[in-house]
Amino acid sequence: MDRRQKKTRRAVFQAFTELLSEKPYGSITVQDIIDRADIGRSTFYAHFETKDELIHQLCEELFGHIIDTAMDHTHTHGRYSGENAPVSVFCHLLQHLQENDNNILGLLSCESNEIFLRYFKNSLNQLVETQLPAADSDHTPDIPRDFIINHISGSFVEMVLWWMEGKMRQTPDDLDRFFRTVVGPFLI
Amino acid sequence: MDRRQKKTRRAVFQAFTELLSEKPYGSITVQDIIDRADIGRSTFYAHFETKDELIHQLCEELFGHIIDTAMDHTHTHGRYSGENAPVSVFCHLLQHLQENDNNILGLLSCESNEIFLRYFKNSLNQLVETQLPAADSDHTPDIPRDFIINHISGSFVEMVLWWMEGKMRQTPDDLDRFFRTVVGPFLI
DNA sequence: AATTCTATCGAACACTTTGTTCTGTAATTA
DNA sequence: TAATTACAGAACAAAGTGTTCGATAGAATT
Repeated sequence: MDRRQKKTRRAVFQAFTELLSEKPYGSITVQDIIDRADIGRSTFYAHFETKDELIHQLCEELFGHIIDTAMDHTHTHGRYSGENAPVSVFCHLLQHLQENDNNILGLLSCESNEIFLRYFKNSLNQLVETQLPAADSDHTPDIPRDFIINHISGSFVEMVLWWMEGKMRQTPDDLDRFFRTVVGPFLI
Repeated sequence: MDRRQKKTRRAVFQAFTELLSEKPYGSITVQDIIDRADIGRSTFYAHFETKDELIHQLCEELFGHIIDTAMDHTHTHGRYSGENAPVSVFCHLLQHLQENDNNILGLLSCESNEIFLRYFKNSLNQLVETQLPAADSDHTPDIPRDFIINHISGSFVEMVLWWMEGKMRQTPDDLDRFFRTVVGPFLI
């Protein structure tokens, strides 16, 4: 990929995430973005068909990366396995979010976070899928597997949102304990 | 309130909900709304400062009503009380959603549902608050009460979304059973 | 080094949307 | 009946959209 393309792409992503922390998605215009990124109008449209595609590509980059990281952790440390797990993949994920490499939490907490949340949750579904025992356990008689997956990843997302709204006063370890308490029975 | 005002207001809400089922919130223009509602441009702005205020007022009406209904049910039938509850307030709420008085489910499932979801969840928080035992139970040692409330209402919302995405193949009774299984321990 | 691609710039463009302001008209209220 | 209030419809400036074009600079190829 051409250096110039990368540079433009980085500038747009940077400008866009900055703007997202300042005002809601709906009121961010292409004009705002190209002003902030300091690129030409035609250049923007050469890269992105529309504003929606921009946020789409941004999500792919951000969440693709964090889920890859979590998957790696699973392969290294094995599946979530109750109390004696060294560091659960969920705790690891929380730590990663807290370190805030790409300001992901900032994006989740911005006004128009629904797009990010959807990506986040879809990514988590993949992760949870790998964490769940193959067959339905005794804990979930007659309950569809995908309901459980949805419940677990949904609970994780809700927890993260709750965490952020409360100024992130808890440690990832605290949250991991909370999370084990409410959904643990379905993971083990 | 003037008849004419009510009529205009109804027409706008109707047009707006119709449009929401056809395309995402972001691409609905004031022009679309006034064309569909067949009102003058100045009339719209006499009622609503902006499009955001319109959706705000619509949410107030819709979710205010369903939560009032659920609260009534609680006062009549008592709190959620495990297996021997006649019809849990959550089951009752699901039935109400299914009957679809004001096409609430249609709004939740539309592309730009995040605004409705937020209202829905906030309303549920109030409801869950009344359902939860006053003190933390043995099931939730050292876990903040508002975490539990958030977890429960979040799980309910996620369940409803899962229900809709799967074409609502389950009955409210099924869902109520699923719901009891995953969050029941914290409600009883 | 010279040449060919290719990304960007910047300006211009027709078009849509926005929110405001105006006048005349019809419905409601006193 | 008279005064008030809500609406329709038109016009308006301002801002945003998405496209096109020729010029310029950087990258790649020979």
